[in-house]
Amino acid sequence: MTPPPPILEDSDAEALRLQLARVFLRKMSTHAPLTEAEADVLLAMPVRPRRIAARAPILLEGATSDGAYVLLEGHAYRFKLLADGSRQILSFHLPGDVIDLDSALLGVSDHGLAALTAVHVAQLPHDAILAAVAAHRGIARAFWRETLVEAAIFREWLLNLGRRDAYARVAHLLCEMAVRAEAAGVGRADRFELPATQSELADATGMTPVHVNRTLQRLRGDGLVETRGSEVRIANWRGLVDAGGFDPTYLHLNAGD
Amino acid sequence: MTPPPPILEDSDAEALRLQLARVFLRKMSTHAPLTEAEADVLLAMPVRPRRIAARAPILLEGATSDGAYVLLEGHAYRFKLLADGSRQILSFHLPGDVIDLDSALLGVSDHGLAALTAVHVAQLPHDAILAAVAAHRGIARAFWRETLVEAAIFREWLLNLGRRDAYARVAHLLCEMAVRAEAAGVGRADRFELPATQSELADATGMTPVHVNRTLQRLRGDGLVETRGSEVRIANWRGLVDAGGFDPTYLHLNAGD
DNA sequence: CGTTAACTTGATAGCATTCAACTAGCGTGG
DNA sequence: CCACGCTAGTTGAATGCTATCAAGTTAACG
Repeated sequence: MTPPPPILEDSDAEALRLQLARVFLRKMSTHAPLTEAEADVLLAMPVRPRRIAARAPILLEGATSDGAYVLLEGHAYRFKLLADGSRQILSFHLPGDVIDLDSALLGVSDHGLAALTAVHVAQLPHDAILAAVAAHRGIARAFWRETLVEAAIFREWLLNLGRRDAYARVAHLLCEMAVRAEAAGVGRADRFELPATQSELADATGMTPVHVNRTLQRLRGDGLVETRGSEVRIANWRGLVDAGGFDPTYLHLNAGD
Repeated sequence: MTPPPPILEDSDAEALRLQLARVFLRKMSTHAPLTEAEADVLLAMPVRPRRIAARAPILLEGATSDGAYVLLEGHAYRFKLLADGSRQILSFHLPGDVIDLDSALLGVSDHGLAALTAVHVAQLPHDAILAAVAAHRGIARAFWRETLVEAAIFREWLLNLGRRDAYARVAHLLCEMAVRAEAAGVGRADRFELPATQSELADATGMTPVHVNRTLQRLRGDGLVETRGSEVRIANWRGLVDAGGFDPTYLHLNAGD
């Protein structure tokens, strides 16, 4: 069934474990208090590391996989395609996110997964996930809560696409990515990397690239944000929050709420 | 902590248990094979029954609750509001759906919950859910998978709102509700109840009531659907599927995929 | 320094919204 | 029993936000 994990130099294996601890354990701990034994179980999982080039697919819609991906480095996104070729980006992902957890219980993937930048992922075999979940309630809670928070983010995006205009949509997306970047430890709320092209931002916000461009110009002109390459600097947090109607409750960043 | 369940006549309690078995157990069993012991645990949960009038709120955004609701009879929906009063409906719910599962691990609700018709729900206390999940892996899988499928539906709705035009959006929604009604055992794929006003359909599809009206007229004119009151009859399933670009994979109705 | 992708700009077109009436259905009460 | 009043549904005209089309500009990179 599961192909054996590739052979790693001891030093590589050690580096991978450290990265898992720093990125993955950190994220899981925000969901549920983990006992030391549970943390050890997570770190001892037989992960398969994999590097993917920027813009390359990680998993295609309709495919099955035998493991879920933990994003260790880089940015990734999930998407769906329409028959006419148009694309909807469903979510952006930062280090620590478990991206393909659906596949653990759902079989055929109903969406695609791709790298935004060069990406380093670790694949957790489904059987290892299910075994860990069955044996440890803290791990079960953490995975379940990861799914619940993800669903909450989808709900907020539904509101964004369904009821906010272009200006608010882009502002809201920037607010979310700012807060999540800081929470993931890969940036600050007022200065972070968002390595998405305007086309990709368009596919995330249900707009066209041209209109994303004009909208960003307005946001810059209004003194709310500045961009330099893929770096976003938020010049007026309060103004951006107002513009986007942003309320971070739905991110459920505190284990309690 | 948890207020005691209201006193029930034995016959009422018995009726409630039967309904739970028919509706809730049925749904949970589609997610994971449950042992007899697990089924018993689910049915023995200390549920609080509650009846809500049509259009009445069940749970408001920002509220906390001490239990999740299983929908036993009637239709419900979840929604978010914007400061300007506009509303986005996030999902429609049919009997068997566990509607407020988020609250079990997330604390403050990030969205509202309301009845579409007169509704009969059973509230499962969070501590009972968490205890059952911790003790029984089949139950844990079933709840987790319910959340995963729900997230998959949100993703499809994102595609709907972000990348489909009005005609396809409405067609897609009707396809989804047809398939789900049949799966829930409350209708057939070609004839089912959708007790939503055109305003509510508009809030679900990110449109205005006026445009929903015109779009439904086109769908009727094209011979795809007929409506009589809140009953939807699908006159040309194939045509509606094409119009909406509907592919039921994302509903994950088969435990395997 | 040529080539390509990303970004920017302007003009035009169109889908959906907004505004404003009007009709139909239905429960309630005089 | 029918008028009343409310809600849902329908229709028409005008506006507007966003898409589309088409070029031009900048930036990244080998």
